[in-house]
Amino acid sequence: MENLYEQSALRLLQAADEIRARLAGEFSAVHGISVNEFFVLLHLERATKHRLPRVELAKRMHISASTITRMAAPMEKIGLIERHTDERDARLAFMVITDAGREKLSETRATLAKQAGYLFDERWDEATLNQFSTELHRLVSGSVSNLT
Amino acid sequence: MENLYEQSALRLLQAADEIRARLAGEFSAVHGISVNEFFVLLHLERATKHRLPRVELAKRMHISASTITRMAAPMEKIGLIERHTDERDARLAFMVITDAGREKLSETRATLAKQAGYLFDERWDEATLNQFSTELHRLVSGSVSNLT
DNA sequence: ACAATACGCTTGCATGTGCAAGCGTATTGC
DNA sequence: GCAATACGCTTGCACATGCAAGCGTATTGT
Repeated sequence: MENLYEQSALRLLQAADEIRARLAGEFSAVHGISVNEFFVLLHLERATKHRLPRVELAKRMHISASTITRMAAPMEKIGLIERHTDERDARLAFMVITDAGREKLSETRATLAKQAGYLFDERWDEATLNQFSTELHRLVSGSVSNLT
Repeated sequence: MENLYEQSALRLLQAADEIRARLAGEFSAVHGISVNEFFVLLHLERATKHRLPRVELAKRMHISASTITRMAAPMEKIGLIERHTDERDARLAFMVITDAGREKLSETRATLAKQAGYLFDERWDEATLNQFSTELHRLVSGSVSNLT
């Protein structure tokens, strides 16, 4: 591997794949939601007034607006989110996280923390992890998808 | 964000999403292949004898065997890989990278290095990137998917 | 004011993917 | 040696996703 940029990018993609695969299994088995549904809840909770227009959420998640539309239906059905309209602009269909959605999010985040713990704790000490997190933050801080 | 494990995992996933989205666009536009096809070529080139059984490749890429089967057909059609059989075990269908596949891989890796350069160079100095890469290596080193 | 444009959302279609079943080939156990 | 089992691959089905077109609503330009 001759190029440090290439090497780092590949390792980053692989590490993320590993984590995502683990989480997909755990989230599905334990909480009955997908990783993307988890991210929907997370984005909504952190948004102003705990709500976002569909298009804005799509941008933050790097997915298309049609996917958001299609994800919203079942999540509304099981009560994790609600659909609100805007008084000023009838085009907007806000997605709002419900109390049940917050509860689900909280449980799922605990699973995430546990799984991440397994992965990180046995490999890095706290100082390393702190630095790693800070470095990652520089990568995502300018992004619309930044959650942290 | 109260949990450092959670925070790091989220940032890692987001950073990977960003990079993958960029690469998907570039790879498709410039080289006419998907990110997953790129990874197929990469795994094959690094494998012993530049070939792998479908099941083994599936494991390394965290995707199902059926997906491998379906990705193989068009890649054979455009000559990036070939299908070889095993003399000893007729069940095995090796995927082998061709010279054309190596050429495509080489061009695509250059694009990867360039894109990763844009991302990393303006944010980190070389020492930081080196450390980051080393830390990531600890995360993926035990994994079947490890390429680096 | 009103036509033209832009925007947000949804839907039809095409594609990518996983799961489970099926098929053919090796390996194991008796 | 042969039946039972395991393994590798493919295929049918279901589901997720992106793109482009369409619909209704706001905004802009004249």
